[in-house]
Amino acid sequence: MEAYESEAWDAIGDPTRRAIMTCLAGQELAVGELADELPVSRPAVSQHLKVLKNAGLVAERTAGTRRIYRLNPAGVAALREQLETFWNRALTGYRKVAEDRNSRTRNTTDEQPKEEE
Amino acid sequence: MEAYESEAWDAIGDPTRRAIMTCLAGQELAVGELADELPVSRPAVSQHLKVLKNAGLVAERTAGTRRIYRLNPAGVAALREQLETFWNRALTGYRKVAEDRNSRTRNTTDEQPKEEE
DNA sequence: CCTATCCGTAAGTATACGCTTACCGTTCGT
DNA sequence: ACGAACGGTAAGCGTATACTTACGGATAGG
Repeated sequence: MEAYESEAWDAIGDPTRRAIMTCLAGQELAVGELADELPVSRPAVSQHLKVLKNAGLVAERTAGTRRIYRLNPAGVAALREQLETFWNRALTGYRKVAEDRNSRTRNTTDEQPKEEE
Repeated sequence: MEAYESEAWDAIGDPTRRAIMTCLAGQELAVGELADELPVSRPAVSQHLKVLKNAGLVAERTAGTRRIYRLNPAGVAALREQLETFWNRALTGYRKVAEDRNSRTRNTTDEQPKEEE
């Protein structure tokens, strides 16, 4: 999270927007189709798509009256790279902590990782 | 975003929490130290740390009156894996779209990826 | 031209959320 | 025992946000 004020990270902080991205990961979809798959109104989907588009995570094309949305791979790749950078940095920091803790008493709570799924 | 209702993804949707994680990626820190580095009050930091802890992204140990927080590598790794899975899936979907579009007329808007940093 | 479909956007609303100050329990040093 | 430092939590507050309905422009078919 180097760019911790990043629009894209803000964007995926919302569960409905993550759901939209999950739908689009499978295939491109029109707004109405997305709305059919989600428990929110179509205008809500439009608003979310606008956020995602502004964050560079999705792109659109028009087909008649329809707007077809798809993921923007570059945007998703950027997220991935940022998380990777962060992860590498965290590993370095973690090793440092482990070394420090080899030489002193500690009182540790909540050591167990909490699984996300 | 397979687990799109995931607490951890919700958690990092907030810029202050991302900032906290960035600080902790460098080294473990006490609450007060974190508060010194961020433009929010110490109780605000506590509240954010609680969210991060419940999401499995940080862990704590006590040292006297101090609570020292650090990143939880397992939690961060889980995010990374989920994003990786999502990315692979998106790539598959993207290839499918590219194939579909080779055989039909399209009208594309906003094709350019928007850089995050 | 008329009608239907699609979808962006405006406006409104409820509420979640991120912030603050205040309080109080815990720990430690004197 | 007392005071200082630390930090969790309660309570309050302002506002951003995610939702809704309504409106209207664009497109396409008859």
